[in-house]
Amino acid sequence: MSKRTFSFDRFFQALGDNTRLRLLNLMGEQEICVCYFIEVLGQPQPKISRHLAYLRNAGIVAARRDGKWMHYRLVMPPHIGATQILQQTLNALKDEKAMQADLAKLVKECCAPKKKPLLEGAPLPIKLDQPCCEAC
Amino acid sequence: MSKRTFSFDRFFQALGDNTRLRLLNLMGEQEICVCYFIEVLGQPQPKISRHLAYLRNAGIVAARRDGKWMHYRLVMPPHIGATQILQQTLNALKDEKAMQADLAKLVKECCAPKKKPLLEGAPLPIKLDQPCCEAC
DNA sequence: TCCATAAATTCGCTAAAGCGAATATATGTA
DNA sequence: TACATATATTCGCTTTAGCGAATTTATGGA
Repeated sequence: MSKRTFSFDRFFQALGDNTRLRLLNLMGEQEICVCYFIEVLGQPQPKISRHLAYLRNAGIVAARRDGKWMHYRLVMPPHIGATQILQQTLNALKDEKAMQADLAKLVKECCAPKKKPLLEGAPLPIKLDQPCCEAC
Repeated sequence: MSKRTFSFDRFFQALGDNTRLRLLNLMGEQEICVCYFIEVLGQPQPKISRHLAYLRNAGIVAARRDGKWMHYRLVMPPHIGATQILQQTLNALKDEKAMQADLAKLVKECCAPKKKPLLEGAPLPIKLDQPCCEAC
């Protein structure tokens, strides 16, 4: 809970779970609303929330409230070496089939003309303050 | 036990423990005998052995028997992205005070004219088939 | 104020990690 | 063969991680 001082083993523990890696991969460069995580991963909302909390405590992501919605984004850890490792990790994940599929699903969901119920009215992912793709 | 197929989450789990990070750091470029791990880390032998087994199962280190002694060395994981991450990790560890201290202690122990009982007769670390430092 | 919705948290449980103590295995030597 | 040494493994225990189900909190709108 409290902001502990950085340690590599805790850092790697945070990366040592596939659900969390999928979340990090989805955040990539964009800030994303929780509801998209739920929809893309297809997992229960409390589970998603718990893993996001874990990443928040580990200092790897940050949250921003926007009305009812919470947006999450990557933040670089307070350690230069860890930052490089995290970036390289995100890069490596891009080569994974499953991770690519998640990203594809994210684009599909957020660009669909008729949104899924959960996503109706939800704010789109923010990529450098731009729409997340051409269709948006 | 069996050689499972590579996954990033298990890879990071293997890195998510300080004892294991210390072992990896000590291996650096050299192949090292278990007795040196015990001496340098100052931890019980079964604990060291268990963590080495963990790393072996994770495909990050390999063992070689040499008479009574077992030597461990790093091996790169069967995934190019993971290999890069591991190398970057080893690099980052070099900047850590505690890791530097371990390495200093290793050099001190293996170059001491009068060896600790446990180390007496033990084969020196092998760094590219060379002695581990000028004194050796 | 009351309700609906998005997200976070709590609870009870199961599984896995990590540990010290004890024991087993493998090798070399007398 | 018997023993000593280096290392690995097993056992029993405690702690921690992860999960589904239920509940709570925060916000916006009627």
